[in-house]
Amino acid sequence: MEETKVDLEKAAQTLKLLGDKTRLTILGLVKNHECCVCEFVEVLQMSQPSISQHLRKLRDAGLVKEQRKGQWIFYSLNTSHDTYPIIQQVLEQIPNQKEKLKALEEAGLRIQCDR
Amino acid sequence: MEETKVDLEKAAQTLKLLGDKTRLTILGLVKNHECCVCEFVEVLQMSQPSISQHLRKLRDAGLVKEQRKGQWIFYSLNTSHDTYPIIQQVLEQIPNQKEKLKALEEAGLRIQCDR
DNA sequence: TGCATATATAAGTATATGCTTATATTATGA
DNA sequence: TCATAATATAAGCATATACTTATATATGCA
Repeated sequence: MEETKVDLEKAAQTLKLLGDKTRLTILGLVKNHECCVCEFVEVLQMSQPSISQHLRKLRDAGLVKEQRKGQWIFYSLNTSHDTYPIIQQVLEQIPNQKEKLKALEEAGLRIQCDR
Repeated sequence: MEETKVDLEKAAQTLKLLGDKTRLTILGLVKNHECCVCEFVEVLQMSQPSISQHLRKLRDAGLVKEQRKGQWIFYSLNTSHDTYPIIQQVLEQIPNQKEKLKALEEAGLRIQCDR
């Protein structure tokens, strides 16, 4: 009668990664569509190495997948991760980050990498 | 048409606190009923100061409420916290911690403070 | 009043975290 | 094949975190 639960230790590990404004925003962005590193840099206004390091943590934990497309590397949410149900629920409770990308585009600010 | 969302910064702050095995277990315990410090010590098998310090973080952030009852101080979930929706969702995804308390009792292991 | 119990706080310490700057890697295109 | 763009990695550093041990505070009871 119980739905499947996420192991508490794994849950804590994932929540620790979600417990950072930068990473939470990144996940909010890839919730909708895959993004390349330069987009995160642009939206979050942070240095490229800093973004890369956050992405590495998320990837090492398996929360996001990466896929190279030529010059760019695109990140997307790994929906088959054990703790995905938690991530999904959390992301539903925070404001949609898609707006941030849209706002950028509408302001005519070109995203560094030409997509 | 949007449900109320939790501010991303506040969400991250709460998730950081949830991102620790000890604190996540504590919240899982107080989800059902209020608990006193000695119960956490017993269930988690950690030192009393360590537990107290975790509880202080949770209380400072407003995630739990404390209520003194004579010699004991009982902690309970603060269901009116801004980020409560997140906590609630997360706790639904992890195994019920109530079992741990039950197991203790059934094993005949007395909880330190007499309730 | 004085001792025991429950809890909090303080100080110290080892490790983790998140940035920075500098440099390496990989792919594109002239 | 060389320059440039996109990204990753490394090293260094300041700050945060989660314990430990020692001590303080508050309540209950003889």
